[in-house]
Amino acid sequence: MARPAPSEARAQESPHSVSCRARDILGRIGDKWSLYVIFVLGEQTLRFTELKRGVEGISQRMLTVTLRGLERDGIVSRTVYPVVPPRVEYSLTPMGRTLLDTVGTLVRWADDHVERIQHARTAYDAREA
Amino acid sequence: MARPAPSEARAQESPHSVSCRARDILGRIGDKWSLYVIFVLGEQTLRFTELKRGVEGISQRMLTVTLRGLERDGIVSRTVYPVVPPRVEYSLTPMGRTLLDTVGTLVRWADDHVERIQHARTAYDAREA
DNA sequence: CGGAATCCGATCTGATACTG
DNA sequence: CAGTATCAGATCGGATTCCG
Repeated sequence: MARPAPSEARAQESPHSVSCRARDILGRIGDKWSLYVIFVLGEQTLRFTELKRGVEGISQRMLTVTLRGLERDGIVSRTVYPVVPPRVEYSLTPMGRTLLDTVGTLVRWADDHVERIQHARTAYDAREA
Repeated sequence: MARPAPSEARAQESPHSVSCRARDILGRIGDKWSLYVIFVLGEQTLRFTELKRGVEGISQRMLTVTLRGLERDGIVSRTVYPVVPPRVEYSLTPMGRTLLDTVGTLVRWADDHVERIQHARTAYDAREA
């Protein structure tokens, strides 16, 4: 398993350059629903419907799409049990679990700053009007 | 300055619930370009054009839109100097700076996992085809 | 239960042109 | 320099329907 030499090289050529492929990945994991799904999943293993209940406000379509994307990127693993009715379980892969701390921090940041940001928005909008 | 009691309450009712307003905020800061702009800005103060050069691949329009959003949310501050030609400087607000560690970690994670994710995608697509 | 497929309005985004 | 305005193509995302 090639563990590529991390951000050392990048850090030397330019202090803050990001490859366009990294941007692509940021787009995926930065997605509102992806963050939310990773956060809710945590260390657990959940079925589709359980996830849907956990990720409040997500539509079935978006949950499907989001999970497919995360699975494709190797962040979420999907296990299908060949029974009737179908049983499908989702959990984070080891790689996905390495995101957990950061995502948790981000989600908690958002939650902790709801009021201040709401306030900032109101102030900004008032200034514009 | 009201420093609202953080995630304690939330953590007790349900282990992983996120308010819909927090989701809204996640949507903003999780945005690919927002993350990127925050990352590039860092502790610096940069002009519009400098930012545009730093955030590789962003269009002028998206930089404008992104900055407006971040400014509205109180994450970025915008200073206009009434000179000709115009001079506008952007920097993170104190609140924005509290995001820096997390955003940096996320961006570096993406950068460090480009290869593995690319590989996972190829494997996934091959399985499907 | 866990989707896939389709439709369709809403939103996003790049390109281009113009401006104080 | 630092935008705004506008338009057209692309994408998103919810609602609905159907299926093994």
